[in-house]
Amino acid sequence: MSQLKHVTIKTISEVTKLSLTTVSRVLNGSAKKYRISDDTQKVVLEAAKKLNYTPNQAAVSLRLSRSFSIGLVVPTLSNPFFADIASIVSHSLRTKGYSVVLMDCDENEATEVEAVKLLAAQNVEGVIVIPSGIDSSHINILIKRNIPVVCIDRYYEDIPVSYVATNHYTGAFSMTEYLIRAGHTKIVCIQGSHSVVANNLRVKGYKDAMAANKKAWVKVVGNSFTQDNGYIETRLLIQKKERPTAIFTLSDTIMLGALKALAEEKLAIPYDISLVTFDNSSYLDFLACPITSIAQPVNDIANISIKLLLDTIKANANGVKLDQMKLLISPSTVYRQSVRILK
Amino acid sequence: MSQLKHVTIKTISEVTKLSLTTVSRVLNGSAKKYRISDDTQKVVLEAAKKLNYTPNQAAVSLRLSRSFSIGLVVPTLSNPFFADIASIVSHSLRTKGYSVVLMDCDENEATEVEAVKLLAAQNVEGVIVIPSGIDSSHINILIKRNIPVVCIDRYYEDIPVSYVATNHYTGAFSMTEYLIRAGHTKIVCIQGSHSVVANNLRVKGYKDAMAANKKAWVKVVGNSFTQDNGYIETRLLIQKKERPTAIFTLSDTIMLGALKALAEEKLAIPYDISLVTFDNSSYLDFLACPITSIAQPVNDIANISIKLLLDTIKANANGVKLDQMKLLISPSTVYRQSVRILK
DNA sequence: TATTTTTGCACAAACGATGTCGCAATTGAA
DNA sequence: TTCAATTGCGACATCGTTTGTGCAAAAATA
Repeated sequence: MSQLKHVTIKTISEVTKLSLTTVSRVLNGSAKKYRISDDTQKVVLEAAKKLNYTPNQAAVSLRLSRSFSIGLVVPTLSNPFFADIASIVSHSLRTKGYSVVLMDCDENEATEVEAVKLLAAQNVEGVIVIPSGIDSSHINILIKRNIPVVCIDRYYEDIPVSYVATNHYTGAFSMTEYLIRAGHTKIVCIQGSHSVVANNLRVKGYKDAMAANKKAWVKVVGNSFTQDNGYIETRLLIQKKERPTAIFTLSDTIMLGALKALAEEKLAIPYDISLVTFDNSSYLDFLACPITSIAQPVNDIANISIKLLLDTIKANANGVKLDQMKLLISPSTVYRQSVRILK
Repeated sequence: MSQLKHVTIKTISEVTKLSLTTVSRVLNGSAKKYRISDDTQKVVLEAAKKLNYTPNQAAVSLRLSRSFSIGLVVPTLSNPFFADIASIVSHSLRTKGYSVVLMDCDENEATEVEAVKLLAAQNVEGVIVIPSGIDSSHINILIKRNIPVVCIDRYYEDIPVSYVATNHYTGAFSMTEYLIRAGHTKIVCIQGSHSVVANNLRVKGYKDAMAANKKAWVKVVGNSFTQDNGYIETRLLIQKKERPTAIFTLSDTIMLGALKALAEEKLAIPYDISLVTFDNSSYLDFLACPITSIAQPVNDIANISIKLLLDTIKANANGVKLDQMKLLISPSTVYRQSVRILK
C-alpha cells in the first residue's frame, strides 16, 4: 500500500538541485521579478509537469492569509430562482480565481446561522447571502471579522451591507397598470407569505397602482407561496357572484394552483378570466394559454452582486471602506396571451 | 484604520500566560487526554470566547493534511434535477462536518476539466461529480491523487469509480408496458440528445418493452432535451395520417413542447392522444391535464452517493480500497390522468 | 587591472495549529 | 524520609508556501 508521497516544491527542489526559493518563484510566476534565468525556469517547469505538481492550497492560504474562496448562502437550491443565481455565481467567480463554498440552508434560519459561522471560520474572502429569514445578527459575525457581504433579495435596515434585489414594487405596479390599461377593474392579487419582504413590496405595488388609478375593487388574498394556496384562493374567488376579471398571482407556484382551479371550473384564459404572474418560469410559454409574467432579472442580480462583492473585497484590501449600495433592478414583463383586452 | 489583528491561539496564549500547546489542547478538545486541569481549561475557554476566537482552517488543514471539504461538480444548476441533488448534498454533508465546494460547469466539458483540477489542488477529501460529457480522463486526475470519487448519472467503463444513477432503462420499460397494457399500440418516443447515456438507456427501455410485447409500430424521433424539439416533433407526428395514440417524451422539457403543439391543434389529452413523460416536475400536477410521469429518485440518489463517498473516504484513510459500486435506483411512476385506457 | 554594476540564486523567517518529548511539582507508597 | 508514580504543563519541530535580505559570480565600466 505505497502511500504515494505528496509532491511539493521541496520534491522539485531536490530533483532539480535548485533551492526551494527558486522553485517557488518560478512556479508562482514571479520569476522575472527575481531574474530567474530562462534555462532554470524551463528545468523547474518540466520537473513540475513530470511530477504532476499542484500547490498545496492550505499552505498558500496560510502564508498569504487568503483563502481564494467565497461563500454562497442560499435558502434552498430547490427554488429555481436561487439555483439560477447559484449557477451564475459559481462559474463566474471561478473565472475570477475564486472557488465557491455552497451553503444550502434548507430555508431554515438556524441552519443559516451555522452556515455563516462555518464560512467565517474558513476565512472566506467574501460572502453572498440570500437570507432565509428576518434576523440579521449572524451577518454581524461576518462584519465583525471584516468579511465583505452582499445580500440578495433582502435588505437589512440595521447593518451596513450592500444588497441587490429585484424591484418588486415597480414590477407589481407596472403589471397592475397594464391590467388596468387593458380595461380591467376587478383585479385580485393572490399573495405569498406575509413574512417575506419581497411579497409585501409586490402587494404594495399592486395596491398603489390600483389607488393611483382610482380603482375601488382592491383585493388581496392568500398567505403562502404554494400551489395549494393558489388553488384554494382561486376556487373561493370564482364561486362568488362578483367574479374578478383578472387574477395577479405573486409567484408561479401560486399561479399553478390557480390554473388548476380554473381548469376544473372550465374557465378559459383569457376569455373568461385573465391571469398574470410573477417569476416567469420557462414553462409559462407552453401552457394551454401562455401566461404573461414578470421576469426577475436573475442574470443582472447575480452579476451585479458579484461585482459589488469583488469591489468591496478589493477596496477592503486597500484599507478603503466602500459605501453601502442598495440596488433595485427593474424586472421586465414578458407579455403573452393571458390578458384579455376589455377596452 | 486599525487593522484588527487576527486572534490566534498565540493571542490567547499571551492573554492567559499559558503555552501555545496548552491552549491548543484545550481548544481542540484533547484536554483530558493531556490532563489539563479544569481550572486551566476554563481560563482558556473564557479567553477564547471573549476574544471571539475561531481556528484558522488553513493552518489546521496544513497541519492535519485534511481539508474538511468535498467537491461537487454539476453540469448546471439551472437543471432542477441537478439543483435538487446539490441541495441535498450541500446540507447533508455539512451536518457531517464537511463543507461543499461547488463547481457549476455550464454544461461545458472543458470547464469541467478545469473544475476538477481546481478541486484536486484544493485537496478536497472527495468529489461527487455529475459529468457533463463523455470523456473520463479528467476523473483520472482525482484517482491518481487518491481522491475518492462518486459519479452520478453516468458510468465510465474505463475507470474504477463508483456511481449511482436512476435506472433509466427499467423506468422507460415499465412506462411503455403501462401504455401497452392500457391498449396503446402506436406509441412514439420523443428522445433527447443521443450523446447522453441516460437518453439511450431510456430509448432502449422503450424499444425492448415494445419488442417484448410484439409491437411493430416502434418509432423514436427527436434529438435534444429542449422544448423546441418536443414542439417540432409533435407537430410532425400529429399531421401524419397515421397519428400515434400515445407519446412518450423522455424529459419534461420535451413534454412542454409537445403540449404546445397539441394545444395548437386542439388535441385534448388524454381523449385525442395520451402523453407520458420522464422527470416529474412539480408543475405536472397543475397542467390542464395532469401528466403521468416517471419520477427520478433524487433523494435516494443524493443520499446514496454521499454514503458511498464517505465510506470510500473512511476506507481510504484506513488503507483499504473499496470495490467499485454500480447502483441503479429504480424510479417510481406517478400516475395521473394523461393516459387513455383503450381496452 | 581594479572597481562597480548586474545577474542568478539561496538562507531563513514567517503564517497558525498540532503532536512528540520531556521536565517540574505534587502525590502516594515504603 | 526516600523513591516511584502521577499530574499538569511547556519547548520545539513540523506541515508547504512565500519573501525580504544577502551574497557570490559574471558582466560592464573605468
